[in-house]
Amino acid sequence: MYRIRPRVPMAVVRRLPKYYRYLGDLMERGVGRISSKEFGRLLGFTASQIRQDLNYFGGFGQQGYGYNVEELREQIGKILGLDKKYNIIIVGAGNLGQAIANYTGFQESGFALKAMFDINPRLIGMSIRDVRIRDLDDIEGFMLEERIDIAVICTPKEAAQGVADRLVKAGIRAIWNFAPEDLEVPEDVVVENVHLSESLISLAYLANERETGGIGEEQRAERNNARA
Amino acid sequence: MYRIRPRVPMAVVRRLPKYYRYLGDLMERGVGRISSKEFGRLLGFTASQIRQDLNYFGGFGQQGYGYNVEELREQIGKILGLDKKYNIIIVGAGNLGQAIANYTGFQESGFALKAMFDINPRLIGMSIRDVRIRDLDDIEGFMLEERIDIAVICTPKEAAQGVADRLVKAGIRAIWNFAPEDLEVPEDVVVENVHLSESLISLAYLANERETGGIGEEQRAERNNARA
DNA sequence: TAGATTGTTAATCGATTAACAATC
DNA sequence: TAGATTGTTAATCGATTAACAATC
Repeated sequence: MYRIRPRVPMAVVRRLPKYYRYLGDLMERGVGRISSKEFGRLLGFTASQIRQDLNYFGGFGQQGYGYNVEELREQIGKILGLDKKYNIIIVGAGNLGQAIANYTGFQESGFALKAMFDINPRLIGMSIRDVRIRDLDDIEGFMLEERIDIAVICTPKEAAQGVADRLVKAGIRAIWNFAPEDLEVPEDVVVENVHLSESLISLAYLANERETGGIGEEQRAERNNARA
Repeated sequence: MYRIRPRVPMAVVRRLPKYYRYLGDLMERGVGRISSKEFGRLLGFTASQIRQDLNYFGGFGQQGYGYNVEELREQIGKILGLDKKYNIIIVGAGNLGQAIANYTGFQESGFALKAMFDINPRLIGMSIRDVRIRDLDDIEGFMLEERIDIAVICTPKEAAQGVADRLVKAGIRAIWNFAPEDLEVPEDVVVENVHLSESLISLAYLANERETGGIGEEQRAERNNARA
């Protein structure tokens, strides 16, 4: 009764979609069952970690047998909410917004694009895969008519927070943010950031680190001595 | 001499670009100096964490004063390798590849797009922002002529590993991968994955968790009892 | 100088890995 | 049954936070 709810660690949440994807691959390859050991080898995780992760949600395996691939996939799908349908809109119909709109993979996973919004008159009225680009000013009205679960922000940095504010006011609960800006939203609204330039910059760093051996003990010692 | 090189934790590497971005914002706003406490409030981190992170690379602050914004930004830029120029190519000139090619933010940070590659004859020969889309079969020749630091993979899932293999053979050291596939590469090649659908699925999960209160103790207990 | 704030060590917290009894 | 593999508890590892002497 008074036990504390075991919040699922973010690290686990991040791994679940990967489990789901690999289980899909296994199914396609006709693999019917898999042990945590094999699955771990495939994913590059320890068997322990996989069992531990799954254990947050319950026991899906069978001693001496392992996991039924199809069943585990379905269960993880349910946990992730992939048994539901999501209506999404894209705000900002520039290159990135259009690229996301054109990506059909999401639709297949249950994410249905309902509309796009922009302020550019040259874009408004166009359609991408039968989805109309509308005037941003119509967004509040649109959201009254349609239940929208997720809004994707693909605007320039400067416009992002303003758009977020309007979305929040219109009742959005989840934002997928591609603008290089950290959005301020009420705590009951979830924001998932895709900060592409931060990702690219990390990559550059890691590539340099690999090449130069990183800031090794020598350089570090030198730097520290310089201060001493 | 025999001390072990203090590898910079990945968590720190991920935060550095954010520091860099915020310091840029502060500069634009004309802020000359900042304490770890203020900076932490801005970023949503603890002051301790910021000081600890910076300490992996040396001491950039001054007791009683804090950090000089411009100087710290420059130092972090250097650590990240943003004082260097990077030549990049994009493989896969579909919607996503084109969107990335059109994004000018990278160019400004020192990432210069040198070429794009595709197998689609309708795309080959086109140009995006003066960068030609070439036949994928010319990629090896091209990489002999130009020093390419980073390759961006925007192909469909099925083509990604094959492209990665060719890039590796041609001497690439860093891959920015947008295909929903985990690439196998030699360990001296760095891969940064941007798995968009995993990101979207996590968002859906988090939104559901927020709404339903997640898998709470009640459901969990029930599930466990069901097995008992 | 006195106050502020760093750099850095120690304490805490959380996540990963190991171990193993339970059991299919 | 014997072997395999789970679910789960305990041990380890790493990352974050707290504390504080050093010092600008």
